Amino acid sequence: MNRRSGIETKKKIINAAMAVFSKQGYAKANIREIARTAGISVGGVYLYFRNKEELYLSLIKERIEDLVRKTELIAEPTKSPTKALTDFLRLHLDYASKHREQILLHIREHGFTFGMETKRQFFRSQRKLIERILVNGIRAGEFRRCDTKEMANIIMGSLRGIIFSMAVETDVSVTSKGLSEFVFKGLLKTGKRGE
Amino acid sequence: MNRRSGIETKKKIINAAMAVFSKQGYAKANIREIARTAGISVGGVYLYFRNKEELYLSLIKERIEDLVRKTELIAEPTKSPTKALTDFLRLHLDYASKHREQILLHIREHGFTFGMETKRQFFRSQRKLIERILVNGIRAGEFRRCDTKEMANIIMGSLRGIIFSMAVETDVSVTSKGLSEFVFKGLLKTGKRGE
Amino acid sequence: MNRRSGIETKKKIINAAMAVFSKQGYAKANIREIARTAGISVGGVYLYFRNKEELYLSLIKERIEDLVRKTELIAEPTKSPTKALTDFLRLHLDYASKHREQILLHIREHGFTFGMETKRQFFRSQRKLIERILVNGIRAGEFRRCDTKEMANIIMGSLRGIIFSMAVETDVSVTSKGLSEFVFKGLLKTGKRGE
Amino acid sequence: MNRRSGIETKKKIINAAMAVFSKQGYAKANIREIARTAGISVGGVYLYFRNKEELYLSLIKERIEDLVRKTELIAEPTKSPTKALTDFLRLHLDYASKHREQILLHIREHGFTFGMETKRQFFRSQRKLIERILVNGIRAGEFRRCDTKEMANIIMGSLRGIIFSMAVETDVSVTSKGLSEFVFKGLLKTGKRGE
DNA sequence: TATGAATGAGGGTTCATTCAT
DNA sequence: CATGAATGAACCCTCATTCAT
Repeated sequence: MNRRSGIETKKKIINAAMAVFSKQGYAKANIREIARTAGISVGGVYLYFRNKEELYLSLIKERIEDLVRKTELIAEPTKSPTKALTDFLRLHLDYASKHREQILLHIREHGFTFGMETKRQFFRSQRKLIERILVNGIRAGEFRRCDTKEMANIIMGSLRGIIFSMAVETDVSVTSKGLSEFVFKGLLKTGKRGE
Repeated sequence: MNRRSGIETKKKIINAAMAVFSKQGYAKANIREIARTAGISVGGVYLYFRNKEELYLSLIKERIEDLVRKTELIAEPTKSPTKALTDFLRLHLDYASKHREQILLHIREHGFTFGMETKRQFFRSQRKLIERILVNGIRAGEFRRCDTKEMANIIMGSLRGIIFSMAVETDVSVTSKGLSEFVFKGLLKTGKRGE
Repeated sequence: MNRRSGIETKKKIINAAMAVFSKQGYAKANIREIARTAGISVGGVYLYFRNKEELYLSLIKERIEDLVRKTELIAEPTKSPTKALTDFLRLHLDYASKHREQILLHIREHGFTFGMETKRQFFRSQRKLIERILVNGIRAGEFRRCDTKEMANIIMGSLRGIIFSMAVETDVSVTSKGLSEFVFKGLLKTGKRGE
Repeated sequence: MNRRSGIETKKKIINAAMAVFSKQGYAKANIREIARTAGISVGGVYLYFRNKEELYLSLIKERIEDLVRKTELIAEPTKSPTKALTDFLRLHLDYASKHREQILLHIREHGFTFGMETKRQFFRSQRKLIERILVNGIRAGEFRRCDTKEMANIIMGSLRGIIFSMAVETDVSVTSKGLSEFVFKGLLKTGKRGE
């Protein structure tokens, strides 16, 4: 077989692994089933990945790197901070709904299995990105003054939890418009605000 | 060896199980280690729990029921909705910081292993509770008009994600005051609000 | 408790053990169930029997010795051989129907677990007893000439198998009259016999 | 590693299992020993049999079906009943001496473990077959009148018990000639028969 | 005597990984 | 490159036996 088929086989394995890992979790997932799902032999998996752990890590990394690249385009300085944050939220929600499996796997093993550092860095980078937008927004007079570090934690946490809920529970749905409105305006009626 | 010591042994097992499950997840956790951590023999575990699954479920249920009881006291009709929601958020954050292990375990296996229904119901009940507060708040003129169902999803999701982040990552901290302020007022400066 | 109650406890254990062993076989039977059936504690069993094996052996021996004693009364020289053999067959069939559990246990573990020698000796003694009757019968002109050792094997084997069948299968029944007639006269019509 | 060697491995397992099961009985037999006896690894056994029970059942069925096929050829209507029964007895005795292990296993777990129905049916079919021969024999005037159902029980039981004795005890031997003579003529001298 | 909690060796089974083909 | 039979460590669970009370 030529190189082309090799790459395709590897892709088949990755897709199968994503399906199986996200359904069963890392520990319970088994190579036999991944191989069967991919339509190849057990030994075949080991031609492309040294072991189960490496296969798992490659999934995690590949998708995360893709998402990171996309988010980095969002926070460009020329954009209005409100627009940047809106785009950021929408990007994440869209990505999540497009890659539900990935989200499930992600959440499921977060911080537990290996690959911890990769994931930790991802969230750190996202929080930093939000913080940058917040700082810009306050400086520009768009956002109210606040502890930007804590607020970044809150916003990233909220996003994460909402995505989590939507992935795990089928009866939860949140639109990016609804979320943005909440993030910007909060719950209170304008008149009630003392500030 | 008398009944007294039996109860104590059971407690030791529960504590050990909580530690091991939350660190390793259900599938990777192993009874030998739980027994060793509890300072008893393997067989001893099976005197108190029929099997691994039952041990796991008993952990989940016990704590959830405790928390549910506490949240139900919060939404009493006589309270102002703003106060009720503030209390609700604080209760969850406090609970989470007091029971980090429990949170980890909870999140980790959410919706994946058995005990799904128990957890699902828990979140459903919490969302309903928030929605009730929101409806009251809008009727009382305290909160702005919104899709209460979606907003409940957002708030519960946010809370969940923030607790998640704090449990998983050590460098994330959110105060209940900061969170309340965000939830009520959002990001925007008052003057900027068109409404 | 006094000696009396000790003896009664021991009897309760033996009865319980007989029930459990015969239902489950030696290996699968478990002491917990025997204790529960006997209405005492696990530790209690060990006050009367050193271990599972000893408990099992005592069952085997007790009943076998009882039966051996009874069969020895049957072959007294003054009896006609035909009568002696008839009585012998009836005694065994009666005993078997009265102690079905014992038979099941007996068969089940025959020659496999320990206690082999006890059982082997029992069957050897029974075969010898039959052979003695046969020799007497031939000498007395009642039985036809034959290889008495082989014939004893055949008769003892037949008896054993019939008892076996009746114990194991519920739809097999053999009367001692029917069996005797078969043993004495065989299948062929008289007229057909060349001898 | 090719299909050929797979079949051979399966055979090795079957032989090993037969040896171990018949020596130790189902409950006490252990897969590790079966694997060792077969010269393969523990996991290897599970490539060919789903579990211990299936392995056991496959042993039981395979041999029984073979024997049933052979006995069915014996009772053909054209044969004289005396000849048919003689052949039937010889077939069983020959088979037993050729497959002592199988007999031991067979007897040992008869009616206790699973596979009960298979075995029960086997004996029922054999009794029916004998009864058919008996009916023919009486109709043909070769056999004396008797309760054919009971007589079939007796003959099948006798055969079973004799085979049992020979398998279990080493000092018991019965020739098929001796057994036939006993079955046809019984013990009594011709002259003594009143009939 | 009697209890029953505790022990730990051992059994059935799974599955990541290897390797001869 | 590809296969899949084979391996064996490790898992969950059971149960005969002990011993503090």
